[in-house]
Amino acid sequence: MKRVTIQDVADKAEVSPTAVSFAFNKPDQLNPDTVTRIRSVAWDLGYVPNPHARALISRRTGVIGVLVPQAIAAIFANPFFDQFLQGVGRVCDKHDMSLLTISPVNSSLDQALGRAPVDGFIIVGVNEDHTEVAPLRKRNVPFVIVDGDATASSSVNVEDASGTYDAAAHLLSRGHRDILILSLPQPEGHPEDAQFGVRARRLGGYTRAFEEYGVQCGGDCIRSTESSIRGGEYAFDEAWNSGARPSAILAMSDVIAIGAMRAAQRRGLNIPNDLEVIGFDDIVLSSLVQPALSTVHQPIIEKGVQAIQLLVRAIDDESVPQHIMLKTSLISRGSTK
Amino acid sequence: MKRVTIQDVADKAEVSPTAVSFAFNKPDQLNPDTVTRIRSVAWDLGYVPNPHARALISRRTGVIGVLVPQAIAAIFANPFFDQFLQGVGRVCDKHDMSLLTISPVNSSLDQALGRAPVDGFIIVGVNEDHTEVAPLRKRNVPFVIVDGDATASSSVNVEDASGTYDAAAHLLSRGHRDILILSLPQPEGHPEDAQFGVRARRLGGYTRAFEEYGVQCGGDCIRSTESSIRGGEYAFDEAWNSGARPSAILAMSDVIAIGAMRAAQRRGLNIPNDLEVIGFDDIVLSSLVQPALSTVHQPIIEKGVQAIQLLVRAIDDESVPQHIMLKTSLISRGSTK
DNA sequence: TTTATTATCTAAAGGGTTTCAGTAAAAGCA
DNA sequence: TGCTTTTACTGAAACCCTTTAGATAATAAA
Repeated sequence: MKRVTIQDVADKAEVSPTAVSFAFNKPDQLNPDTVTRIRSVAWDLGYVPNPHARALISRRTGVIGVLVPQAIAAIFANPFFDQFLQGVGRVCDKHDMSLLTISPVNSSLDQALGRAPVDGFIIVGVNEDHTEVAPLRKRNVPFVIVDGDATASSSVNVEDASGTYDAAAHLLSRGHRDILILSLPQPEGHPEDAQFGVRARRLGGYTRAFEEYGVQCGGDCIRSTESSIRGGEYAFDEAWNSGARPSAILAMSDVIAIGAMRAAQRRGLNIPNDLEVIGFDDIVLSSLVQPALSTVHQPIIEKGVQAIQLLVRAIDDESVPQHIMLKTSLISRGSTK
Repeated sequence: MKRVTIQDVADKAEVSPTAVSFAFNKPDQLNPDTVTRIRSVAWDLGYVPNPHARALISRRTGVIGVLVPQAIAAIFANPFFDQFLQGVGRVCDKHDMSLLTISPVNSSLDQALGRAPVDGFIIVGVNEDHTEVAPLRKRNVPFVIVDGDATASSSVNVEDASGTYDAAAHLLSRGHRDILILSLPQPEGHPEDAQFGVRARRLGGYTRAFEEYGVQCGGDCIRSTESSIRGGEYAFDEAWNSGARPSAILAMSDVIAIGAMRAAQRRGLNIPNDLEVIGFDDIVLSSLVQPALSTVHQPIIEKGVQAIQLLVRAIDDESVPQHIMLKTSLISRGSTK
């Protein structure tokens, strides 16, 4: 059982392969009758152009790659990414493109980027000058950086630092002095990212507020954990078990915050009376939990939309890199007083 | 700015293109020194094999296509699919494959399937004999049907009918006689699917229970709506506005159920005292809402895992089609008494 | 010394499509 | 009638890689 090729159609329709190609792609180059004949033969034979061959020459696949430095399963388990992809998907739908989720977990980032049959990448949470992203520019694959630093390529970011500053200031101004910070995990293996990236920027906002209010925060008050409900639960339990009795929590993501709330509630704490909690992201879930989570809103869907619009533009013409910065804002709900 | 090809590397390393290929793919065919030399030249030049050319000849891309008859944005907005993709992703991660989300919304299903550069498809919610799926078998692309009827190809399904039967029977046995059924939307445009597919099977379970309990249910008690929280809210409001005052709701998906609960609560109804609700799916969200949603559990992640395992097997060898049927079970939570 | 074997490398043949330059015939024009 | 233009179609090259079947030289075996 062999695949039907353009040659098979050409033979049966008694024309050249070129004519078959024209029949589909440039019908005005051919006699209308011939076009119909070729098309009908193609249909009978069940011919569909080989996407690889087509991509090889036309240099277009209609596929956008989204690369996140996490396992694929973890990506879809993360409400933030589900919403981000929703934004990306919206524009994909409009342009009739598909969306490839790529993970560099097993193979190296480099390999993952090289093997992917895509027209361009959206790279989330990795900086432009990352050792394995840089080679991308050597080839001719356009990409957009999201939640990471970039100058030579386009990027989309949100005001992480001012968002977290607002959150911390909100708690500090109302007298909280014993605040537990639940942080995103340290980007491992790439020390160059440690002082940049989302984690560092958000941390910067917290610490600036702490400094302004003259509040000391040794390493003790910061705990890094996986960005998931489980991660939040775990981190709170760990802190509690080692004697921490915070009056408030600042979490770098909503899922962490929700996990921490759960763990706290399980220990009989009342939120917000015994413990106030502020997250970051404003995922859909945050307004559905009990109590609803106060959080730093970032326009997640918009982030996705902007990223892919930038990318589509970069694919079409070779436009200048743009850097988009989206606003964040503190939203008060039930988890704060 | 041209892309670096295998020829460029060959020239610079003063070997044949074949040698370059061997250096990466079959290093034992070459002198170890040569391998290192070629690799280092390749690295300097920033060479990465063209994925399209590679796919064209090796007939492998390392990409799995997931096709759902919805817009991509809608897929990611649907917690069921997020969880399903999580299952699929788990196995993708293990095999170092990527996951392509394809939507037939603009182009035809046929076109979407034809253009996708994948090794195989997971097709959700469309039957094998669908007019535009059938051609797939003419080509040599393996696929697995999920939530749809199939005989010649592998499939993964859950016991939809017995699940919904249990749910309906649970309510009927406890005296409910005025039950509103909130259904998934009719698959449009393809009348052949109307009497099969998930919707029909789940409906079959409900109606069998209704018949057994001798309860009449005209078309009035069934409302079809989009599977989303909004869809559920809308459907409940519509029913209410046209005079319906059900004592219980059976929803074909959790998001619909959650939407209906919200709309009911907004009208001052107490759940479960004034209105009992049972959903279908058991998404993560269902145990987090207030009250927690009673529902028919289906193993969503497992569904994804099974589907891709079947597909991987079909890609590797040409194994016989298998049909997997997973169990469902009724879970009682706060939305029923 | 001759033959068989191994190590190392290469030429050439695809893989399926599109594009470019061109040909032959038909049509238009004077 | 002779010339140019248009129409309808084709051949060959290009896209870039992998693979198979050898070629060559060096080594081992007879």
